[in-house]
Formats: sequence, structure tokens, C-alpha cells
Amino acid sequence: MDGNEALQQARARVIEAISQNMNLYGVTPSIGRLYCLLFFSDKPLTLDEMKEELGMSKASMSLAVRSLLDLNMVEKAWRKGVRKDLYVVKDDSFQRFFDLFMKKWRPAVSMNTKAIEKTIAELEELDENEAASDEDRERAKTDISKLQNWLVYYDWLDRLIDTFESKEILDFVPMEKKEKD
Amino acid sequence: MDGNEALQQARARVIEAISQNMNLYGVTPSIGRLYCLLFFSDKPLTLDEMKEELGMSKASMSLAVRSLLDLNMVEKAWRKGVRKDLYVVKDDSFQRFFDLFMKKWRPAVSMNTKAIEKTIAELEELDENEAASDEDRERAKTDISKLQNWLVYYDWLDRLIDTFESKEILDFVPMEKKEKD
DNA sequence: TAATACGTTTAATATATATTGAACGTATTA
DNA sequence: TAATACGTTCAATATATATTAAACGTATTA
Repeated sequence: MDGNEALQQARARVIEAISQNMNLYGVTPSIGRLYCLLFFSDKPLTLDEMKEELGMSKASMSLAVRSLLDLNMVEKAWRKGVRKDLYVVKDDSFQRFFDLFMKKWRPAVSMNTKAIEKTIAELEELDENEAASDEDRERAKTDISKLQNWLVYYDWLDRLIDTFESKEILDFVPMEKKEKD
Repeated sequence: MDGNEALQQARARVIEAISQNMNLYGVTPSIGRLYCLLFFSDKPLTLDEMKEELGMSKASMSLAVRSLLDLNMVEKAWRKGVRKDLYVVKDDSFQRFFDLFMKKWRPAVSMNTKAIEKTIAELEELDENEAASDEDRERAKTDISKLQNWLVYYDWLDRLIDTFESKEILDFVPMEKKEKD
């Protein structure tokens, strides 16, 4: 086995693992492989080069790159004299993790919170509505109480994401392991 | 509009929002709706009742319940004299969030770490192999350095998940907002 | 024991999503 | 200007996943 072959084979193992687990970021293995291709590449790549390497269509590459841009996992690169768009990974794993929460979780927290608040308001109206049956009003009360627990959680989650965004989380869980005493 | 109708409509909004955003937990909207059904139910439900409420097959309910059990989002309930299996939500949003990391993220971290470690070992061999070309050995060195950065990140992530599992994270981001001074 | 009532598995189907080739718009070059 | 080289969009297709009906195994009841 020659050196290059050994290199490719060694890389293949982590590419496979990373690509498979990339679903935690809400992307497919294909997109994961593209990310890995860029990760191991020693230079920015064009859509045509990606297409060539992965044996996929240019349209796919265009879409895949866009999802990666969305997640802040890659960025455009420029090089004098090159007209094609070039892309490189933003090789900061911590930032990648934090960005996931800012891009995906934050909007979800916001949506859910708004929905819950609006619903609680409606349920309170129902509870105060004399025309409603006792049973319905009772259920409204129960729902309100359950939903308020959710609000507490979403507020917490929002504050947790704040500590990701500000990187304050690193004060609590430091990047480097503590030295053993 | 009568009370019950108002109740259903109020619930529908949060059900929709929650179900849609449940993809962050790696489950489909259908499973999300089942979760919400159980959440709002005032009693444990059987597969047949779920099937009835959601208009889906029993097989679907069986599979959906299993994913929710997997994520620790529901649990079995027993009631004297009832032979059918009964299920209720585990209505602890915080625990639900922590469990996601223990069930999904932790194994991913573990898999990726192992793959990376094994690959680094192979690359080190390659780097020390006199027969390999200088170019390949150089690339191996570069890869090793990049992969070691990932190891630092995964180690950190593992420790972060530790703070979820032990709930120490709540020391840093408390459940209740701090009172304003 | 036989008969019934469960939940699960399996194989088939329906649905959603990923992927593609071709058409399109825009910028660059000649 | 016309011609070429891009990246993107769109409609068609391929693939993966969700969903189902039917078969199955097990426990319970009579």
C-alpha cells in the first residue's frame, strides 16, 4: 500500500464517522462528506472540484454548500485571478457547535415560546369565560399550569444559548482539561 | 364557539409549533404530535387510544412510542385491571433536554473520538514510514494537527454533557432567572 | 386446551426528501 | 456586441424514510 492510499484510507474512517453523526446538525451524510472534503483539503475548492471529488452534480454541490454556509461551517474564499467561487471550512469546532444553537435552536425556542404565550392567553380567556363549562375551564387551568412549566424551560434554554453565544460557557466548562491536582 | 372547541384550537397552536421543532430531537412531526397528545392528556393512553386520536395505524403508534421511550420522553404507566400498555409523558423539559445529549450526542462524541484516535495513530505510522513520500508524510502531519484540534473539542463536549448529566449546569445557568438587584 | 387480545415485526406501499439534468440569469471576456 | 463561463433555479427522477396491513408470537382468559 503506498503512502497516498494509506492516507486516503485513514481519512476515510473519520469521514464516515463524522458524516454519519452530522445528522445532529440536521444535515445529510452527503453534506457531511462535503464538509469533510473541505476539512481535509489544503486549499479552497470550487464547485467543480467538489463535484469531481464526490462524483455528484454541480447542483447538489451548490445546495450542499449553501446549507453549510447557513450553519457557518464554511465560508467563501477569494483568490486573485480565480473567477469561480471558492469555499473553505471554518475550522473552529467550538464555534460550529455554538452556531448550531444560534441558527437552529434559538429560532425554535422563540417560535415555541410565542406559541405557548399566545395559547396561555387564550386559555386564560376561556377560564374566565362564564359561558364555558366547568370541565373546560378546569382543563384550561391545567393546561396553563403545564405550559407555564414549559415557559420556564424555554427561558432557561434561551439563557443557556446566551452563554454559548457569548462563550461564557467556557468559564464554566473550560476548553482545556483542568490539570490534575 | 363552545369551550371545548376553543380549548382544542388553543392547544393546536402549540402542538403545531412543538411538533415542527421536534426535528431538533431527530424525530418527525408525527412523533411530535403524539408527544403533544400525551402531554395534554389527563390520563395515560393506550396504543389504541392514540391510534384513534391521531387517525394512524397501531403499528405507527407502536414505533412512535418506542422512539419517545428511547429519548426518555415517555414512560409506561400501570393501572390496576388494565391489560393494555399505558403511556404517559415524562413531563420534565429540563430532563428531556439533558437526555437528548446523553442518548444522541454522547454516543456520537464517543464514535467520532474513537475514529479520530485510530486515524491519528495510523497517520503517525505513515509519518514515520521511511518508504512514504515526503509529500504524503507532510500531509499526514497536517491532518494529525487538524484532528487533534477536533479531539480537544470532543473532549470539551464530553465534559459539557457531563454537566448536563449531573445537572451541574444549573449552577451556572440557574433554572429561575436571577432577581434584578 | 382453545380462543381471544395484545404488541411487535415484516414486507409492501405511500410519502417526503435528496439528487439530477436542463433551462435560466448574470457576469466576464473577446 | 456576441460568446463563454459561471452559479442557481426548476421540474423530473431517484432514493430514503415513514406508514400501513397482514402475519406472527406471546400472554391471558375461558
